[in-house]
Amino acid sequence: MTPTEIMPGSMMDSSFYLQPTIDVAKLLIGKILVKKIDDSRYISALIVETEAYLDMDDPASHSANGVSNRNAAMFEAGGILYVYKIFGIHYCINIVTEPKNKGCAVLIRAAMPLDGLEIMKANRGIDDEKKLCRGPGNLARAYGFDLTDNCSSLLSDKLFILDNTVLKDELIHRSPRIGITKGVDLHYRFFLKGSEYVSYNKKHS
DNA sequence: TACTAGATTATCT
DNA sequence: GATAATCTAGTAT
Repeated sequence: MTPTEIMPGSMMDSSFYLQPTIDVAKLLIGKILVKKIDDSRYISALIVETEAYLDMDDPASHSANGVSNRNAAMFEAGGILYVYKIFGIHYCINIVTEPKNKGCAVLIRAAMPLDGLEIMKANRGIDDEKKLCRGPGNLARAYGFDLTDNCSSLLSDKLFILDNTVLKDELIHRSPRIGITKGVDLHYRFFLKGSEYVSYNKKHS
């Protein structure tokens, strides 16, 4: 099964992204992020780890202090990409959710590569499949995302999310978010239990 | 296996 | 001028 074979009718539409952010973060586990490179090549990977960042009431969210140049994409209507650079080195990929002016997004933290392995390996400079998209910075590099992809639509034929199978609830676990200093008591991280492709795999979670 | 340090820059105060 | 939703390599255990 490749994305091009299951593409018809299974691409997520705008209503999916307008749902509550935490719901979207959970529903994204098991879905496939597809980026088209050219007419015959594309990158795809099964999402195994996400984090929800909510509106002004979430102290860890970039939107906590209102609109700025950096986070403007978060305040657009759901269904676009919010890309930012962290520590001057890595890019992080978010999917904007909920209606316009809410300021919510879901961080894509890790995925299991399905197609375009050669492209990802070249982008990352490594060969280990399990590490290609493990961690938000690595995932962005494997896909070749950068600041020019900020605000890109997920409803285009070049970039979209495919529905896959519905995962059983017990396979999706949640935990505190990683790498933040505020809002650590909120369990807004979702991941596929036992997956070798999830970041922070210190034995188990 | 576990912890620490260093890289490096856009963005916001 | 300080900070940051990270990653990797290196050293210690």
